[in-house]
This record gives sequence, structure tokens and C-alpha cells, in this order.
Amino acid sequence: MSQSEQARPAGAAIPDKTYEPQRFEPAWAQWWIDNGIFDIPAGGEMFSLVIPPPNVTGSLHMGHMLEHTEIDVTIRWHRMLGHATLWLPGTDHAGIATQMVVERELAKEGQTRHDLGRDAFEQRVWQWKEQSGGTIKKQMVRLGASCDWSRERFTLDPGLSRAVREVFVRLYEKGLIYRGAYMVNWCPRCHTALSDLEVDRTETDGHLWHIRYPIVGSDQFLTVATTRPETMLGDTAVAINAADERYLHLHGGNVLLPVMNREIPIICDDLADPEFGTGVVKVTPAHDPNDFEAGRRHNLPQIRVIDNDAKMTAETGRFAGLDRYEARKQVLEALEAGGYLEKTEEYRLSAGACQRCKTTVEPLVSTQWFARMKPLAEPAIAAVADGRIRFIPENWTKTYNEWMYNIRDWCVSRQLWWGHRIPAWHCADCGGVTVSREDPSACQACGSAAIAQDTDVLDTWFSSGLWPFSTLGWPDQTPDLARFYPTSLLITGFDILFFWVARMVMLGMECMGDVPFRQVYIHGLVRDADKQKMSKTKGNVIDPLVVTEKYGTDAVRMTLLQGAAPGTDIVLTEERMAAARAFANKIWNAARFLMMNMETSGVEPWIPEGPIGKPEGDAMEDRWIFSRFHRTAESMNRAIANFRYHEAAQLAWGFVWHEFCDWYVELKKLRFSAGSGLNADWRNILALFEGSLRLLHPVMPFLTEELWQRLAVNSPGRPRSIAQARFPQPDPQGIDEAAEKDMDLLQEIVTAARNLRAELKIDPKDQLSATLYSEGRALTVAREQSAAIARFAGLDLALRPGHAPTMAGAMRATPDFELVLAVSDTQLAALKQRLEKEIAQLEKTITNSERQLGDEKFIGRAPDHIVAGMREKLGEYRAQVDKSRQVLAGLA
RNA sequence: GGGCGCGUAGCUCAGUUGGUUAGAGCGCCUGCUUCACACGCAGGAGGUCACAGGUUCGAGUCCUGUCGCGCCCACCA
Repeated sequence: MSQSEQARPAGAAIPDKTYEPQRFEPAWAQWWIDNGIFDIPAGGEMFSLVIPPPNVTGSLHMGHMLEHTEIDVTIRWHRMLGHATLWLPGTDHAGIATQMVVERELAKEGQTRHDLGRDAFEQRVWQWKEQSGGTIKKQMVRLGASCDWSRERFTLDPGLSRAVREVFVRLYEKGLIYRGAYMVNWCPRCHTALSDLEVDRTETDGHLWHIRYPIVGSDQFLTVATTRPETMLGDTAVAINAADERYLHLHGGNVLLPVMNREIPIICDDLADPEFGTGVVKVTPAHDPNDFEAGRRHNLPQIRVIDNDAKMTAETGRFAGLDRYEARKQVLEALEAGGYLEKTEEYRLSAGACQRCKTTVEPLVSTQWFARMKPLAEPAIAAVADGRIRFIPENWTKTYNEWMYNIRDWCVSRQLWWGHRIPAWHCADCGGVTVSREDPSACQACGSAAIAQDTDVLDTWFSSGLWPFSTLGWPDQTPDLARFYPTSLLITGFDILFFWVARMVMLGMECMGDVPFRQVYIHGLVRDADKQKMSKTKGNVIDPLVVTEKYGTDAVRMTLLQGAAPGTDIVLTEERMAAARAFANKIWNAARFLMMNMETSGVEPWIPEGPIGKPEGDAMEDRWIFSRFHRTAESMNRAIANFRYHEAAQLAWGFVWHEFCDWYVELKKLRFSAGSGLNADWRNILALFEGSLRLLHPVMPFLTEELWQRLAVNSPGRPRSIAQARFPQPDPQGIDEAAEKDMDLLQEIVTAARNLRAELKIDPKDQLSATLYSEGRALTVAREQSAAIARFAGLDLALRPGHAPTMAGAMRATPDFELVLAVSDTQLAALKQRLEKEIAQLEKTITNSERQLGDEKFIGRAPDHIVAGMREKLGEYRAQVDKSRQVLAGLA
């Protein structure tokens, strides 16, 4: 017997009194894996999904847990439908993010990556990766993720790196990757270029400075407005609009750049908007994307005035070496001193910040590698347009299209050390570039051996863009690739729709000639009780490990799913988790109760073989619960298929608690008897309970496995795990409308009686006589269920056809029946007394309220809400006293 | 500047193509240690479905507008 076999609970033992998920969840998590429960069968309908690989930057947060729970529900459901189901797990090296984390670690030791050198630093990051990747795997296992760990992948695995290299070379050969000096977003802290997506726009308060540029050969000047005066040092023109008659005569002339004392031309360009500011704009081709374009249109020189550290370059003369913000100050002082500063306005401006380190990015011209996107976007647009890929919720299609239609080239090179090294070699002799699948030994162009590999690495999303096929063995034609690509479904967050989803579609179409997935379900964000996004900096994160330890994994999963309505965010609170734990506890105790009764009845743990159809025998409660079971199964299958997880969770919850436990088990209590053995009652109960566990299994895998194993212990033909059992499918044969109607009547009779008793404040222990009048089916139901009515409603019921002779006080009327309680003299007296006392007290309160509300001083001085509140209360007292008087009158 | 979404019970949210009396969980009130469960049982209060129009036999659900809130995209100094 293996260690994990031993870790299983002891057979059929009746569950302990308290539900303590911590005692069995970790054991089952490990047992599933050790026993190959998630192994994929050789044949059958295929269902595949690749995980959105978490970054190896640390551990998993609630967003991951939500995502993994949704994935796991879908995966377990498909597995239980008998499909060959693959959930491929893995992690992303997350270039810039991980490098930053490790650099921070180094900083604590007073070191930089440069102190270590590239190789040693990479080793260091690998160490970190091993640790973080291990933590992530451990967490996923603990959360019950039913993935196939034998297929676990990492974006820097040799196989995946080969795929990256293959794609890079292919795209390069097709002219879809090029290298050149263009305007990029540069992070002066991370020291790397960034793609547009990696720049967050944030609005800040700033200024708009109006600067006078003297016109050469005149005593006039042109006033330009800028938010970044320090860049003027690199101006190589000023622009006016060709349609702007105010300045048109100046076209072709020059202005003298203040401070720098350089003559620069006045050009006509649409860059200048006559409506904005003065209608004249300075042109700094080296430091602004628009100016860069304008500069190319007019062949303007680019003067680099800010370097990679965001310090001023030698080009700026006396400002050289200054930080960009210090330079701004000093440039402004110089302008002021020279009388060039016309005015300063308050201005709201948006600046780009590095997504990772929040440093303000510097737009500058830099030689980088770019991927041409338009040709890749076209097939990606078509794939969605013609329905080969479907977004759920559908409106994400629009967002996707919007981005695809306006796509711009993608800067794929990063000046980092952690990532896939760009497979390009530069020749020291001829300057030629050799891009190759195999490491070259000589320059392709001139044959020189003096070549060195490009020092840049690729954007981390380049490799994750290949994830759906690189993980399956591509570029080799592996059996997995043939079997599982295209994948069936992707479940991910909208925050990486462009970063990842869009790129997977483009690269999948390009490399595989087919879509990477057929459906994309976009889930919401996990928020805290104040609807705030969870973030480490805000300190409002709920740690999955902490709450799963506290409430149990099943309860947290249930809570997440209950909130997971498509298109909405998930508000996660501890109250909800506590409620979900109560639900788990309820099931636990139902199982405990059943097993205790099985013992006294002499019933061995047992689960039926084959699907659930109709009940044995013709007891109403059996026919009813089977019917409700099939309807629930039908709805749940549909809900999960349509990603309506909240609905699936609610259906399971409502059925198990409010139908199975509240009514069915209560009704069955009337039929338990010692030594009865495995009779029809038990076979029906156990079939339904076991079926309910299967319904619930995708949502609450641990609890259901734990209880199922206890029930299934002596059933030889069973699967090893409930995870391998079939998910319940509705059987029309089991639908019984007559039983449902009868049950409705029984519930109405019982509820009416309970309601009356509560209203008349009759002691729950008092058994009452009552008469039920009806012209229909209610009499039959009441006769057949008289034992249940006696127990649930405390009524000894007499049955009469027709209607009640008088409208007595203790009566409840429905369209189907009238129920009249016989209240005995002593009860009546007690009731009268209680009512009279209540009325007297109420009248006293009412008198006091009326006196106070009649006092003008009080009305005048007391705050309005107090007065209003008191008036409202008075109304309530009056209504209550009226009701009590009526009841009293009815009883008299 | 474009695009998307939200505003339903005290709180957090469901309510898929418009259809009989708008639901859940929590919270609140009342009563119950009923032999599985007080992480429980039973009963109850609480909603002009943001506002104003419109379409319809019928609107929380569709249309228009207003107000409030959030998110995404965008090269205007």
C-alpha cells in the first residue's frame, strides 16, 4: 500500500461531527496525482485547454484562484462527460517582471546585476524560478487543479525556446521582422525598450509653457507651447499649419532656438493644430513620436538630447549630465532670464509610465527589432469574424477588433538578460546581420568569423504567444499537437486580451494555419469588499492559502463561482466564504446523518451502478426528488457549458440544501427503521445522494471525493475516484410532473400551517387539530402525507371536501385548499392573554409617540430624520396593534 | 476624442431571447438546544428595479435622453 493510499480516510467510517476540510483536502489533492486520476484516456472526444501561464514572479493570488477554479470546473465536467480532457499547466518566465524581482533581491544584498555579470545573473534568476515555479505548482495542487502535470511547461524550456527561435527566423525570412532605429518607449530605470502595451497612461497635473522663438531677420517671434521645455534643446524645426493664415508668410524662414542659439526652419505640417495653443508647435524628432514622424516627412535632423538614463546628452552643452527634470528647471530659468518665457499655464497632461516600475518612460529613437503586425492581424481578424473563434461574453469581440484594426508594429526586443536571446548575429567587419535557426560560425554576408550574437532578448509575450502549440511540441509534429491543437477553450482575464490572446491568435494563424482555440471565455476581476481591485500595494489582497486554510478550498471555490457571472467582477468577502463553508458543513452532516441511519438500518455503504433514471417504488418523495434531480442536472449541464458558473453553483446549492436536505431527507426520516436493510427507500436515497455528490464534484471536489469514497467503499465496479465518474445527465423518464405538483401541495399545506402557528404564537411543541378543506388533489396529498404533516406542521389533520363553513380566525386560504386550526380553550386563553398584553403595551407606546409628535417644540427643534423616523415607527405600531386586534377578534 | 460596462432589498450581487406575485447570500426581527447540522431549523420584515420619456396587450429586461460611477483604447504640443 502506497503512502498516499494510506492517506485516504478510513473506509466507510461515519464522518466526524465537525466538518474540518483541512484534514482531508491536502491528502486527496496528492492522492489524485499519485494515482493518475487525471491521466488522459487514449480515445474519446477531445477537450483541451492550456493554462494562462502564471508569471514566476512569486505566488498565486485570488485572480489566479478564480481563473483556475473556473478552468477546473470546466475541465472536471468534461472529464466526467467521458472526454479525453487535457488541462496543460505551466508557467511564464515573465522577462521584465521576473528580472525586476530578482534585481530587487540583489539590491537587498547591495548588488546589481552588473556586479554579477550576465551569466551569473541568469543563474540567479533560474534559482528564483525554481523556487517560485515550485510554489505555484504546490498551490495549484492544493487548490485541486486537475491538470496533467506530466505535460507541465515553462516558456524557457528547451522545446519552447526552439519554437521561439523557429518563429523568429520564419518571420524574419518573410520580412515580418525587421530591425531599425525608430521611436520607442524607453524605461530609464529598467533600461529597456517597451511595447506600447507595456506603457500605462496616467494623467497628472503639469504646465503648458509658452516660449518665444525669435524670428530670424525680424524683431518678431513665434510662440510655441510645450509641456516638456527640456526637449527644446533638441528642436530642429517649428511647425505651422498650411491652412493657418496667421503664420503662412513665415513659411520657409527660420527661428532662432533660444538658449541653444541655433537657427531652425519654420515648416508647414499638419502636426500644428491652429486651434491648439498658439497654433505653432516645436518639433523635436528625437523625443516625441509625432515629431519623429514630422521629422521624417521633412528630413529634419534628430538631435538626441536625453540619454538612456534620462540624463541630458553632450548635445545640450551646459545642461549635459543633468537629470531630465533638473534640466527642465534650469532650461526654464534660462528662458526666463532671456525673456523668452511668455507665460505658464496649469495643464493636465498624460504621461506614460513603465507598467512594471512606474518610472515615466522616455520616448526616444533607438535601434530595435520590430514585428510587422498588419499582415499578421488580417487572418486573426478573419478568424473571429467568421466564427472560428468565439468570445464569451460576446462584446469582447468588439474590443478585440478595435485593437486589431488599429494595430501598430510591435517592438519585440528588450534590453534585458532574462529571456530568449534574439537569434541574430552582427558582423564586426561588414555590419551584416545573420539570423539563423542554428548558431552560425560566420557572417552570412561576408563570411567573416567576427560575429557576435545580439545582446537583446525577446519580449516575454513573444514566447507566450506561441503557448498553445509550443507546449504541445511544435515545431515537431507530435501526437499531442495533432490531438490537442486547436485547443477547445481559453479562459483568461481581459487585462491580457491584447498582450496575449490577440498575439496567440495572430501567431497561431501564422505558424499553425489554424486558430489556437475555438472559444475564449473572459472572466472578471476579483475585488475586495469595497469593490477595490486587489493589489499588493493597497494591501487588500486576500491570500488564497490563508482563506483556503480557514474556510476550506471547497468553500472558497464555491464562493468564487457564486460571484462569477459572465461579464461581472467578483466581490470576495469573508462573509460569503463563511456561508459557503456552512453549505459544505450542511452536506457533511447530511452524509453523517445518512450513514448513522444506514448503520442502524443495517445498510452497508453502497452506490448504485449505472445512470440515475426513475426511483424504485412509487413513493411521492422519491418520484419528486428524482424529478427535481433531473431538472437540476439538465440546468447544471447547460450552465457549465455556457460558462454560467454562478448559475451552476446556485443550482447545486439550492438543490442539495433546500430540496434534498430540507424536504427529502426530512420526509425519509419517517421511513427509517432499525434493521430494515437495503430496501427501496435506501436505494433511492443513496442513488440521489451519490448523484448529488457528482453534481457538486466540479465545484467542490474535495468534500465530494471524501464523502463519495466513504459511500463507495464496497462497490467493486466503481471508478477509483468520483472525478472519473460520470456527470449526471438528465433522463426524461425521471421527470414526474404529478409528483412535483403533489410535493408543491404538501409544501404549501405545511408552510401554511407553520405560518399560522407562528402568527398565532403557538408553542412549536403543541400538537394541534386542524381541518383541511379542498375540492381537489390537496385532500389526497394530505391523506397520503398525514404522517409528514403531523411531523412538520404539528397537525392532526381532518379532511373535508368543499369549503370551510365560516371565515374563522385561525385559517389560511389558498386557491387549492383552506386550512383551519383548532385552537383549544387553554391555548386560546393563553393566546388571548398574550395578545391582550401585547395590545396594551403597544397602545401605551402609541400614546407616548402621539404625544411627542403632537408637541410643536419637539417638531420644530428635533432633526428631520428623527421626526420622520418616529412617525414611521408610529405607523408600524398602529399596523401591529390593528393586526393583533383582528386576530383577537377572530379567536373570541 | 472614441469604445465598453454598471446603477435592482440595509450590504454584495443574480435576473440569457420582454410575460403570471422581481430572486440569492449575508445582515436584521421573532420563535425553537426537534435524536445530521446553532456552520442549524421554522417563520417574518425589507424593493416607486438611478431619473425622465417612448415602443408594447405587457418592460428590471427593448429604444431615446439625463444624472452618477467604473474600465479600455487614442500621437495632439
